[in-house]
Amino acid sequence: MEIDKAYSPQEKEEKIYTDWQKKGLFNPDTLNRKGAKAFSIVLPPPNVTGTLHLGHASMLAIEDLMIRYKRMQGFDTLWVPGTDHAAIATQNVVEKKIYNEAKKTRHDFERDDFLSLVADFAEKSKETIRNQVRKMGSSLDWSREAYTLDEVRSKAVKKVFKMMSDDGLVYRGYRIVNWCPRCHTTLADDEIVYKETKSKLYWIKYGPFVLATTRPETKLGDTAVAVNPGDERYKDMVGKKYMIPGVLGEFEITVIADEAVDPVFGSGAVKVTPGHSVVDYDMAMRHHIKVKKIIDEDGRMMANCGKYAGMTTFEAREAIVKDMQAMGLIEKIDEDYDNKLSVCYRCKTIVEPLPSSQWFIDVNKKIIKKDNKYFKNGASLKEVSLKVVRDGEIKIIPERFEKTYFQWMENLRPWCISRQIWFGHRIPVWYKKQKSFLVMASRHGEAKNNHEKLLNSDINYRSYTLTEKGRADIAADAERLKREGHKFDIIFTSDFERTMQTAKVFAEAFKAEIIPEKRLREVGMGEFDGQEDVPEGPFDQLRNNFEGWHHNSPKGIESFDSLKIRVESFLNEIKAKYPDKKVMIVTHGDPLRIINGYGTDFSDEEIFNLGFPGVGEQIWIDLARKKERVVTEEVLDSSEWEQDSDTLDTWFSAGLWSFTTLLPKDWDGKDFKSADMKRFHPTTVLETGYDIIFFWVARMILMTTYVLGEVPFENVYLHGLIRDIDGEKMSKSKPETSIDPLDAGNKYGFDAVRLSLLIGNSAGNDIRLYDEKIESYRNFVNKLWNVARFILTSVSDISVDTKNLVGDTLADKWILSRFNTLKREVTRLLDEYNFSLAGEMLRDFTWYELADWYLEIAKVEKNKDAILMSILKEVLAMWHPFVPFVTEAIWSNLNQPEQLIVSAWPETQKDFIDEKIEKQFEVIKQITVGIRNVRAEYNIPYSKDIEAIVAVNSDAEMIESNQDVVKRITRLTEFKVVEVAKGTEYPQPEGYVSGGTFSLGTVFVNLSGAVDLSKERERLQKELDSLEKYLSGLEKKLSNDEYVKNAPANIVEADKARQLESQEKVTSLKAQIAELK
RNA sequence: GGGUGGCUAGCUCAGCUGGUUAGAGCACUUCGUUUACACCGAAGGGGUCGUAGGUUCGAAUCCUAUGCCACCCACCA
Repeated sequence: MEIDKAYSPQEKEEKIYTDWQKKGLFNPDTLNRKGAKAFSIVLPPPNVTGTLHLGHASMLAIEDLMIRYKRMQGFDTLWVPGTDHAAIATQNVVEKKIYNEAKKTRHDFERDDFLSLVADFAEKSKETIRNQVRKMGSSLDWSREAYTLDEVRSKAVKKVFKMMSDDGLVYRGYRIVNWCPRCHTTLADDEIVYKETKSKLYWIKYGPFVLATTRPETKLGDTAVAVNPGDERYKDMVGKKYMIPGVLGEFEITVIADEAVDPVFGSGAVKVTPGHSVVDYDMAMRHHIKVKKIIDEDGRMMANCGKYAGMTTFEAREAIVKDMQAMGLIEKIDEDYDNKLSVCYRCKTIVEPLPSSQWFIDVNKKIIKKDNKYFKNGASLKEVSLKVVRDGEIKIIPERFEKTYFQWMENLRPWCISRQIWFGHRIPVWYKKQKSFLVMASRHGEAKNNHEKLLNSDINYRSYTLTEKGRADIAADAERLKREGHKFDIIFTSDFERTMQTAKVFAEAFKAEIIPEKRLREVGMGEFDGQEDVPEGPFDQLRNNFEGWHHNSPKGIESFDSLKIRVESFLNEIKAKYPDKKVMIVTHGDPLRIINGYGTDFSDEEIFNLGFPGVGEQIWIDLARKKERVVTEEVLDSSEWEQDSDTLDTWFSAGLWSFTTLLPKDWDGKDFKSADMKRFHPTTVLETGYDIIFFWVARMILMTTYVLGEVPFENVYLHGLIRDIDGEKMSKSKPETSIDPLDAGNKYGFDAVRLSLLIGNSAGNDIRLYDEKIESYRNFVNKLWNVARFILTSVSDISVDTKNLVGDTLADKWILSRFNTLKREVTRLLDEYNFSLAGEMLRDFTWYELADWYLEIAKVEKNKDAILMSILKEVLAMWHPFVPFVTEAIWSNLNQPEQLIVSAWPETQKDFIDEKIEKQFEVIKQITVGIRNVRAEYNIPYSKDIEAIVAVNSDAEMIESNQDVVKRITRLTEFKVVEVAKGTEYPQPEGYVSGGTFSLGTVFVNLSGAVDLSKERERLQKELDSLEKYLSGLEKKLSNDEYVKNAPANIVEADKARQLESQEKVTSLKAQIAELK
């Protein structure tokens, strides 16, 4: 048989892969193992942003190893390929590209035109990725390839969004979000990274306070000052309002007490900017403080910032600090303050928190889903996600990451899922188009009850007229409005006297019709009606306790819910009935809150926090901002409806990956059921990098348990990062240490790249990779090739029956024992996900036992065809999951009925495992090494024949029967075995030197007189010294009664045996040294 | 501030449910073209297992402190 001397991967790999794929061996349907136990993995889809890196290569190697192993074990095995559209990331890449190539931005294109550019780019990336993935040898079932943005996945996304919307889990809200001014979109909490920076800390004079801030420009959005509730210094100030001097004049703040404030830091007082700080926003919510937005989506100061409007936040900061200094408002400035800036994880731009209307998933809302085992009795997404891992339904490897997972999941906030980018799944929500319908709402003028500070809401009990001032103010307002050119046809007014009178003044000015409307009446004040109206009086206290007032009616006060229903029903009605009229509304304070919040995405509490205009003030509201909204999977008539322009966070679709990949190509979108789903879901293992445990793993668990009532996977195997030789992340800026898997594979073969990523790589730990490492595995692959080459060229019949093996010689029995131990151990290690150790054991066996010893012996002992062929076949099988190409290449020479990829995983034959045989072989090895030692020490080339004598006190026969082996390996002309009685020494023959003492005796090598006595003495003495040291340690240990008493018997026995053996060796060595004198 | 991982031979890493004289690869030294392989073979040098305590008959392995290095999380203005 002609076999190449060296293995050249470049010639073989591609052909082998194509052949596997052509025969459909990656496809479980071709293998037809339905009914067998399933083993499935879905490939973590690489982003279509470009090409693969070593992280991908590592992922592919590990997953392919698992899949091939299980396939060989007869499992119904599926590995699904796919790619991820990676919304922001991909859009960024394409934006950069069009900017570099044509200096254009996406806004120079129509949305659809831009999207088709991105789609083209994505298609090209996919093709590149596919080719790279194939090169790695990945046995993926390409017939099931998926893409997070293809038709099936789009249908699934819409369906899940609708489900969640129906369950009230997805909602639109006006909240503070993380905003990237560069990407022009929101970011999820975990899409933010922190950057250590030095910045200035400004100590500013702030009314009665002095406080520190890194962002003086946000002072324009301040609405409160917060202190710690336990802080005695500010105790009396809590709850009070103060006027604070600022660069745009005075403004009002409320002092609040909140645990979030650290009394020890700075002055213990914090300015609160709820519009532009997540922490401040939360505090504002807790204390019903107004949110004031002053920075827009471009990171510029808004129109409400006076002369600073239009500046970037940085420009504004400088300008404001300058102005504050001029006003004497800056106490001091600390330079070099350590600060952590939040930046966008994609583009590293500083993130600006700002309030914005977005879609969220409520992870804390308890829902009941009867058809879902996890939600049957009511649970939140968060609770279920925690439970399935706590209960062990999902096992994370390595286990320590479970802790990380719990910690993150427990602290999970509402998940913002809308993104203001174009590429991605467009949010399946449609809004009814409608004409703008601007109405003015006015509070009545000052009435007598206002003047006398009395509460009044019971029209039947008492009703108050306007004061003179009230009338005059309204008349002036009417004049002003007229001057400004406003017209009104109808005035709807609350039927209280003060509102009716106000309406009349307006009606006369505008010649408008008055329609009294009960639904616009003041909020019912219950038992407080008629009482004194003081700020923070009993009525205010009850109403301002929103939780208590929201749904309930304490002391007869009309609830917020009731107020909202009647006012909104009125607004809805006029919007429908009077679309062509100019409408004015005259009403009271609390109903104005509702009008203020009408059609916004504010929560009830936030609407309440909006407050209302003062007596005699007006607001303008476009009633069209409240739109009819449907969540639907359908495409609606675009003349009547328009779709939400936002897209979904890429992790929304990625979160569904474990099961959407198992839907058929022609899925009807009805329910999440399919043959594959039944057969392969939950998937067996999710293998991915620990860096995306939050982004992806957690989200898949959250989404899948909700949608299916199943976990997405039973096991999570997390691999580490691949680092360069210096332990740093590989990057394009360090090309000298950065390795491209393709280049490395083309140079050393992809088997070698795989091995370098598998051996030495344990779960959850980072590994370093560099050329020398890959090279050493290339060398191993070549060694394996040559092992096969030797066996194939030396056996007389490669088709020899390997079923019933019989070991004739000691070496045969030894290798069979070792090999079966190996099979047992490797199988166990692979089952325990310890791929690295399994690979190491395989390598050690292949190289240091099979090649170094057994094959050498096979050159002497003949008739080993069956054993050699059997071991070759099974060794190849065990290596196959690690190095599929070279093993299949060798296999093709073996005249086998089927490909190695689908052949059976070797069974361990325990009967062959024999410790006694292994011990005996150790003796032969020791004799051999002893003789080789002498050759090395005395520089005797192998071309020069020598003689040796072995003196033993037992097993002489065994040694004698192996003498041919020893003779050949060590090149002896003569090998004599002498048996001496135990306790007596064999006198060192003249002209011989000791090759070392071993467990049974001593080996002597004939130097034909050329013995260097002093050298020999030195060598023996050295051996004796170390041995005596060892022995004295042993003796000390054994003379310790505690040890003998406490240690397990077998341990003590073993030590005793060692002691005995060492004593014999010492005696023998001493005798030899004595002989030399 | 909380948490996790690492610290073992010159380098990269195994070993760590406590019990052979602590291993491998690379590098190094010496020798070698013995009919599979120089992408090879033989032999060898090299480590008080970060430090300090403790538990134990016995610790690289368990516990407690602690020092570096790396990473993750968190609302210190």
